[in-house]
Amino acid sequence: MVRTVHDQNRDERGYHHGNLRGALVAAGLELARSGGPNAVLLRAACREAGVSHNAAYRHFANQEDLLAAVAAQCMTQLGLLMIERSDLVTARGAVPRARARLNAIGRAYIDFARTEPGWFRTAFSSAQAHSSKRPSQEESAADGANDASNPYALLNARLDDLVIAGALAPDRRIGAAYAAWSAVHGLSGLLLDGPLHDLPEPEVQHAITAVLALVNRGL
Amino acid sequence: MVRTVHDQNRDERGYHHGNLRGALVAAGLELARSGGPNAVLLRAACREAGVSHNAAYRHFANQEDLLAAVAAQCMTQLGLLMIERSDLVTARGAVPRARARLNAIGRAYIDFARTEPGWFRTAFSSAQAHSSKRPSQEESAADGANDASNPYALLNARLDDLVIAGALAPDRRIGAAYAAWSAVHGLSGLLLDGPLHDLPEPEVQHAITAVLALVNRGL
DNA sequence: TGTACATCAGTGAACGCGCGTTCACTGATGTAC
DNA sequence: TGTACATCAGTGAACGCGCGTTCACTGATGTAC
Repeated sequence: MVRTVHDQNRDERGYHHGNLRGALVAAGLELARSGGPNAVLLRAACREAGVSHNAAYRHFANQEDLLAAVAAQCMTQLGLLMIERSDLVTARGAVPRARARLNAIGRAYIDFARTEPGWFRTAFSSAQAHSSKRPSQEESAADGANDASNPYALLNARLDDLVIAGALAPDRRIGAAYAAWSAVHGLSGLLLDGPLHDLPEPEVQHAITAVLALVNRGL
Repeated sequence: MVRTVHDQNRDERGYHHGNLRGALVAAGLELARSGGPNAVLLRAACREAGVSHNAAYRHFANQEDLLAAVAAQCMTQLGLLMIERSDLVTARGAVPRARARLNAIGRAYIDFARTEPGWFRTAFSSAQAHSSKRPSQEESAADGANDASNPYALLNARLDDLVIAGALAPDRRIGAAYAAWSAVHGLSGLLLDGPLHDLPEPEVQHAITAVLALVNRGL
C-alpha cells in the first residue's frame, strides 16, 4: 500500500477532518489533473483524502455535485494563469499595451490547455455548464472571487481596454469576444483531442501564431 | 422488454449474422448519438445489435477499438454534411464562390455540432486522435473513401480554391487553415460544453456570424 | 454430386472489478443551563 | 466551572449494478477430395 500525505493527515486529525470539503475538492483536482473529468469519482476522492468512501455525502449531494465544484476550480486555475501572464506585459502606451495583454491571455489559454489537459477538459466538461444551482452564502463569496478570475470576464476586460484606447469600435466588442474566444478555444481543443494532436512542435507554434494573428487582424 | 428492430433481425438471420461488424458500428453510432463517446460500450452495442455480449470480440480487439471505428464514422458524418452544404452554393465567379463555399462548410461544421452533439463529441474523443494503428487492406479502402469526406481535407480544398482564385496568398494558406478551423471548432465547443451553452438563440446567431466574419476578414 | 473435415462466427456462463448510494452506527463537538 | 444533551461528521458493512474480458462450447459454412 502506498502511504499518502492524506493518510498521514488522518493519523493526526482524529475523527473529524476539519475541512473535508476542501480536501475533497483538492483530491478531485488531482484526479482531474491526471485523468480528466471521468476520473473525478466520489470513492477515489475519498480515498485520496484518507476518509471513508461515503464521507463525501456530508458535503456533496452526489458525484455530479463534486465534479461541478472541481470543474469550477479548474476554470479558476485557467483564469489565474491568464492573469499571471497578463501582468507580465510591459508594453507602454494604451493601445500596444492592450493588444499585448490580449495576446498574453490568449497564449496563456492555449498553454494551459497544453500543459494541463486534464484540468482544461474538466473545466469544460458539460456537467458544470448545465448546472443551474443557486449558490449558497459561502459559495456566493467564492463565486465573487471566482468572477475576477473568470476567463470570459478577463477576455472582456481586455477588450474593454481596447475600446477605451480607441482601438476597437464599441459595437463590435461583443462579437470580438465571441470570435477571439472561439479561435483560441478551438485551437486548444484541436491540439488536445483533435487531428492536430500529433503535430510536431514547430508546426504547433506556427498554428498558435496564426490563430493569434487572426484575432489581432480581426479586431 | 422492448423488442427492437435488431431482435427481429436476429430471428431471421439464424446463427450467423452476415455483417456483424457493420451492425456493431451502426449500433455504436446510435449510442454515440444520444450519449457521446462514454456511451459507446461493447455490451451495449452487442445488445443493440441483438447479439450475445461477447460476440464483438470476433470483430474488434476491445472497446477502444470499437470506439475508434465509431469515432471515424462520426467524423465522416461531419464531412458529409459539409460536402452537402458546400454543394448547395450557387454563387458565380471564382472568388465569391470560393468564399461562399468556405462559409458554407463553416456553418455546416457548427450546425453539425449543435444538432448532433453526441456525434461531434465522439468524433473528437481523444481515443481515436491517439490511435496509431496501421490500416488493414479493407480499412485502407475505407480510409480512401474517408479522405474525401475528411473535414480538414475539405477545409484545405476550399482554401486551395481561394489560392487559385488569387484571393489568398499561397504562403498564408496553411496558417489560414489552422486559424479558420480553430475559430469554427472553438465556437462549436463553447456552444456545446462551455459557458456559451445557455446563450439565447439570437445571441448564438450573432456569435456565429461574428466568428465567420472573423475568418473571412482574416484571410 | 456427395461426404469428411477444418475453419469460423456467435453462445452462455462465469470471473473480477469498481462504482454510486443507503443504512444504522459511533465518536467528537459545542451549547444550554 | 461543570455536566447533560443535541447536533454533527465520519465509519463500516452492505446493496445492486453494469462493465470488460475470458473460457470452453456449438452451430453454420465452405472446401478438398
